[in-house]
Amino acid sequence: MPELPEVETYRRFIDELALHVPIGAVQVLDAHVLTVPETVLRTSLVGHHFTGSRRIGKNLFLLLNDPPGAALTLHFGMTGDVAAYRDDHDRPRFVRVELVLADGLRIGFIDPRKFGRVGLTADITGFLEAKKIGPDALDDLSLAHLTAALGRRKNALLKSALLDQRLTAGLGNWIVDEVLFQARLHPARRCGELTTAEITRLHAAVGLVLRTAVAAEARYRDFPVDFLIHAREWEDAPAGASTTHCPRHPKTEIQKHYVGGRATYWCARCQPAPVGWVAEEGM
DNA sequence: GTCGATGTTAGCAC
DNA sequence: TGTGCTAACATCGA
Repeated sequence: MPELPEVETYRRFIDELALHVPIGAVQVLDAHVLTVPETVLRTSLVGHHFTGSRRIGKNLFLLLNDPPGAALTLHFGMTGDVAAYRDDHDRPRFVRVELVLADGLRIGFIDPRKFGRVGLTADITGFLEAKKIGPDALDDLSLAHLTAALGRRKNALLKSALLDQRLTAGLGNWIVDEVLFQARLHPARRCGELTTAEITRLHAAVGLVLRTAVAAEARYRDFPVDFLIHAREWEDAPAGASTTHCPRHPKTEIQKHYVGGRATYWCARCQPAPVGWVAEEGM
């Protein structure tokens, strides 16, 4: 479930285990996830070590000691994960790339559906520019930027704009729904018609949701009971949370429709629909 | 066998 | 140029 909070959690996990430990070997179990040739990956990593890490949106960079500025790049796609283990027989299913550290610990890049990517960059700034990645939603999203960016996308659906990594990086499908619920804004609002007060609410909600999720290390079951996430399918809700009803309106069922082509959940009372909006059939 | 899925990107229509 | 929509990617698991 790798959106920003998961990637931040992976970053901290890898930081604790792998920084400054020489890399002894690289095992590629499925080259499909690589964006560089396997031989290049191996020669760039073996005998080197990581000196630090950075996360921008859903992209994770593990900085190499040499050459300066170079980094291993990780993107976790839809199903990526990280694990640490010591032996072949402890290797989880779906490990695609494995780093064997000099102390014997192995770091596995897990990805059942292989939408994730492992690569290298000589220059993180250039990498971000090439991919047009916007400011990080947790660390670097100012109200001024959000206001200007939404103003520029005046006809776009609010949900679609927030999912666009060029506008701000790190928000994924469930987080956008949660942010919109907390900000009490309908996902099909048009960006250009938001008021200053609404954008201010939205900005605060982005911070609230991301800080909460990172503090809980992205474990959904630990999120506050008044979070919409408990109404999504991966049920594991804390006691008192309703699966299908609004946390603030126990009698109101959560809506589920496609908005901008993505499964979207919201409360029709908290998040009033824009004039003229009609749900399409089928959910 | 069918369906949907947390992400990204390309191509097409308006 | 901006935007929405769809398909594709590869695969799992319900």
